[in-house]
Amino acid sequence: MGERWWHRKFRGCGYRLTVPREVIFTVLSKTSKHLSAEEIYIEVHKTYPAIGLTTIYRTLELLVEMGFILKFDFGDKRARYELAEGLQGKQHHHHLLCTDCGKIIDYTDFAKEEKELLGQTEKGLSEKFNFKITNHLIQFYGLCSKCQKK
Amino acid sequence: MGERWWHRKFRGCGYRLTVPREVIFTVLSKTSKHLSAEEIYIEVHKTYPAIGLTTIYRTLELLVEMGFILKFDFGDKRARYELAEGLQGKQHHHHLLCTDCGKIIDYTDFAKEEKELLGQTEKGLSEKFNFKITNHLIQFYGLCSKCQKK
DNA sequence: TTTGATAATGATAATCATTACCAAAAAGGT
DNA sequence: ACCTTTTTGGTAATGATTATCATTATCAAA
Repeated sequence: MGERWWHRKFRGCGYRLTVPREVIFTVLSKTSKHLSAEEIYIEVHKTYPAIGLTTIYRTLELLVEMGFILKFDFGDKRARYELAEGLQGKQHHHHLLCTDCGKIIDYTDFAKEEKELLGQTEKGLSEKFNFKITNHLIQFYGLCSKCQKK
Repeated sequence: MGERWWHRKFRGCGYRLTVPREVIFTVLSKTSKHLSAEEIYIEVHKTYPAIGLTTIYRTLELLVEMGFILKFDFGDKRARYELAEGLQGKQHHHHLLCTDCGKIIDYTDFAKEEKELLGQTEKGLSEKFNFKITNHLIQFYGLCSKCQKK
């Protein structure tokens, strides 16, 4: 799949390809951080100063809707975004959050055990409450090594 | 433990007992819902019309800090609160959220499997990343039976 | 290539939950 | 009852996100 595979998907959904969208997508593709809308704005602004914050928000919403990126809430009052699984080799993972300094660690371990639990849980909950489960959220909170020493 | 056990704990921490605090705590004790600050405000207002929204927020923060209640974010832009585990027979549970109508279901099932996974995961993460894990969040999202039919 | 319908943009104002501020009122030890 | 300290509640401020709307850009068709 070439560099422009997402262009096709974009077009296929009837959306237009624009410079802002290109740049925003690129920024998210090249970082391993969990950027907020404002951080993305600042980053995009470097190569495309005409960008407006509104466009950032709108584009992020669009990218989420299309499944290119994921939106998270890590409890710091602003949404954060990262590339979806499958893109740029991103694997399914969860987050480990330091409640002191805000550090975020992605971890992909325990996938097997987790999958098992999720399978059981989703099945059980579906039956018991007649819920159709589409998604889940798992996060761990604690203190990173640096903050433990303080 | 009598009805006033928490009065002692309150006093013990150097906090004063006030009518607003009493009323707010009572509201949270008597509901099984996941109320937002504003909903609590409205409820408290019925029996104590002089209440101020600021006091609601302050008291909730205090109750969270003291461990009487838990604060949650269910993705609807406002914090929601519920009585902590152990109070009024509340058990440790997680939430099942309907992404369509916002319905929230508490479930206590799968505690064993979950506990196992959490134990393993927390241990593994602690070792690998030298993180001291203090808390976790697990939520499932999906469609409730009513919303599936639409 | 130019055109034209339509979608996208960006500056600005509006929202809305939550906080900060501060003077007035309440709590609780004396 | 008094006095010191905490608590309260009205109001304004904050800060992320959304709505509005005139201007601009995209792209299929001529």
